[in-house]
Amino acid sequence: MTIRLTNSRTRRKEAFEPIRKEDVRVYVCGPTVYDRAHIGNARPVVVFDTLFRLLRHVYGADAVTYVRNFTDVDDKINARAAATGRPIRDITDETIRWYNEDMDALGALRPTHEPRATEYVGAMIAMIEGLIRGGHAYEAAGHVLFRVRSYAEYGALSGRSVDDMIAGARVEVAPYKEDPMDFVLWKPSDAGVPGWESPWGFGRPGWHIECSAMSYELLGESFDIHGGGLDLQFPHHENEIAQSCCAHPHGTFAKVWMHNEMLQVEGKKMSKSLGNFFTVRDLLDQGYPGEVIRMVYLGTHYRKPMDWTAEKAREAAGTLRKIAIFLNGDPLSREWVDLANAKPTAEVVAALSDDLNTSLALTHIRKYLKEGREADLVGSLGLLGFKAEAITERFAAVSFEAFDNGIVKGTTVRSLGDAGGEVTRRFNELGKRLEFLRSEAMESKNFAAVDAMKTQLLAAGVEVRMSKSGVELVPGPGFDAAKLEALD
RNA sequence: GGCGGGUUGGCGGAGAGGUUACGCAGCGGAUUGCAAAUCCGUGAAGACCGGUUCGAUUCCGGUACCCGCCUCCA
Repeated sequence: MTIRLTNSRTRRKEAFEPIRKEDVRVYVCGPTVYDRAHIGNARPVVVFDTLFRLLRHVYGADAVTYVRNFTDVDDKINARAAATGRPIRDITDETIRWYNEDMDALGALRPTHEPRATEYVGAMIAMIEGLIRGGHAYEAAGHVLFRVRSYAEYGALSGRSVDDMIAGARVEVAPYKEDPMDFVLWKPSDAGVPGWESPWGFGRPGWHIECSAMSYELLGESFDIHGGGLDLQFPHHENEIAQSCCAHPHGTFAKVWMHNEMLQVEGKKMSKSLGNFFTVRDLLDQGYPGEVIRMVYLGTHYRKPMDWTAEKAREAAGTLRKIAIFLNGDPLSREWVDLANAKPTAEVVAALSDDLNTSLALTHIRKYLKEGREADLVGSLGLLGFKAEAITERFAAVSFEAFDNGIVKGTTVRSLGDAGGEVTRRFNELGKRLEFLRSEAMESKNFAAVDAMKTQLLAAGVEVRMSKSGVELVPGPGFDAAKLEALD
């Protein structure tokens, strides 16, 4: 299976050939840790998690190294500390913990390494010294600046020329810069702002150098894939390339560059001022399971702008519910399959291998569901980052069934997942009562009591299904156990 | 001002130069105390203008519109 990926550097879809197939190396720019990750932050996490899973599938779990950094030195963090009076380390530690919790909920595997920038300041200083020695950087007014004109390829990734950008006149002008495009590698720190001793005095690194230093330390001067959001393409990635290639001229830095498109909310750019800004935690707290969020993300190809809408979340939840109900179906009614060893199908692997066509992969998933191909479904869901057990627990907590086939009368209670014994007991009780009322109504032709109870159950988010052979209660998307308890 | 991306049926969203995408919604039917669920069936598309071609929604060019980046941003 050949993996094909769109390489931002060449703007083409290319066959992916790792430098060493027993050691595939990926670097993705991670978050600046000063606040909860918003849903835009989560898109690259899910996109590159899917890539990580695909690479592990193709090359072997031990053959892939995935590095995603935490930027824990940044002026936004300093500002947050100043505003709250909290120590920086408290803020960054807490934010990292939150980040991992939230991304875990989305089914993202932890990267192989999650380096913190502050642990690599020494490596950054060493790299900057090398750049100065090579004539690619200079010290001025306590700052160290990268000399953009010293790197002829500058702008190649994002398709810009230095001259055009200066003409655009949207660059920070500073008197100490040789050229307006030059960017900061090191800057001085006052007291009260984090800093480290360096050959240029007490200071802190500029933003871009950390990724160059950490990717070099953990992956070497040449590695396979570098990813991130499209907004990072310029200037961040452009500057990374300039720094790394000038500091390590024998390396190629990243062979393939991948950028995910941005995320919108209900057709608009997500922003605090529009009131459509929310974090992953907000969605989880609102009752959107992580699986739903993940499925919404995977429904749009990573190189297209993605719109988060409530409607998409509703559809994804519906699909996951159907999967849960199917997987919880009567095991006696179908062939036994070895789910523990279920493997993704070739066509799902092929879809992902074609530049991560997750949308097509989900189409295949729906087909397996429709055709009842349990092993293919479970195996393929696994490659996409969905655990079958998690889906069944989340989407089909409890159901009750009573039946009367004319010969035998009885009840069946199915407890699915770990919804708790109390809810199960309650379902059993309510289901039996409904079945009783219904059988009476069938005689008397007066359905008032049945309808009243049904209305209450529906209000509690319970789907009521009545067929000739019985009734079934299934908790729906808006299931509310508290309302169920209040029901009499 | 510079750079990049997009425009597919009511909505979301893919593939393929000629053969059904798929899902949701709709419509018709089966089923149903009513309904839900389920099953069966079904209509509906490719912004606009040119070009290449026997044939393009799919390739090329242009126009329009939309979006993003260029400033912290994923």
